[in-house]
Amino acid sequence: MTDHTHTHTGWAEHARTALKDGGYSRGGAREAVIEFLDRQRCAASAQEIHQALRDQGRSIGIASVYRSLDALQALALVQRFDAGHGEGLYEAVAPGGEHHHHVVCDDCDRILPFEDPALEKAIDKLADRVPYSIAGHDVVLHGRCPDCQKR
Amino acid sequence: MTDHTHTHTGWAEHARTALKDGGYSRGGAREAVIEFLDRQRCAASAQEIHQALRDQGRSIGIASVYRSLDALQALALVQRFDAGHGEGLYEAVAPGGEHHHHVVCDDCDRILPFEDPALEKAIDKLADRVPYSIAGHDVVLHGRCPDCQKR
DNA sequence: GTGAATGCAAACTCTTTGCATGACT
DNA sequence: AGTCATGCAAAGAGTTTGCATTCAC
Repeated sequence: MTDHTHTHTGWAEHARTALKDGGYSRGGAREAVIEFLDRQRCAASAQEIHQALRDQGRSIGIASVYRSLDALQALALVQRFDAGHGEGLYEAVAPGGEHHHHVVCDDCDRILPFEDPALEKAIDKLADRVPYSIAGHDVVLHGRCPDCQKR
Repeated sequence: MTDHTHTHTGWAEHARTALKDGGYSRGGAREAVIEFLDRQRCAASAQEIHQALRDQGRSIGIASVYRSLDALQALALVQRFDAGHGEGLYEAVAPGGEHHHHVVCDDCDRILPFEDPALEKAIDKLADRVPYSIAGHDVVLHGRCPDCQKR
């Protein structure tokens, strides 16, 4: 088995299939959002996605970006989280379920992803002890990035 | 030593002192926000605080609520985090630094706080391995609360 | 041809800012 | 008295909704 852990190889196909199975029909805007997210390493805001697609020459409405993200989120194909500046961030969820978390710089808002098995394990154990049925989780570390520390 | 772990006993005083030391002068709105947060078990949004204070008869501007929260946050007396619905949530930070995290119901937005030493330990270790200097962290678990599971 | 997806614009919500008034020291 | 906090109103930013049009099947 090849190592797909850190790429989205196959995610776009996975997403298209899941959408079809979910009763959605295809459209240009949603396809563009899927392709964007598939290329994207880490999280992006709806506004960023919108801007990137427009820069790319496609005239897409911001509403379609939000609606596409909503659909993808409803099928657990993307995960939404918040890093503290008022906008939601979205990123593709690997078919296998592997995921990472984020460190965000309080000064410049730069985001760095990280993985940590020990953290995942602690959260999994925790999930059993809580009265809610847990569907997911986010961990956000706040601090200052190397560049901002120099100032 | 008495167990103050789960109460804010003394937080209001602590906050007033820290503000004074920080060069802030006192005012009615900020005092009202402090008293509200001191009574509050868990997180509240600025809008909720504003509404509660108005219901209580005080005519306070929403801007003052935000400004009070900003001041308290600047002195690390309150912590702001985000649970996924577009509004920021604020809660008092115990003088000792103990803190908890949150499980949020994706259906009804109900929030439940929890503590978990193992989780804290995992995050502390992690903080050393990351190139940012870490100032804090949030963990949010998503799922469905007992009530919403019944439907 | 039918129903879903899209783009645009307007509406909404949360948050911030400007400014004149009022309160604290 | 002088400074800082406050309230209100207006401005900004992100997100959602209504509706006519276009596109997928």
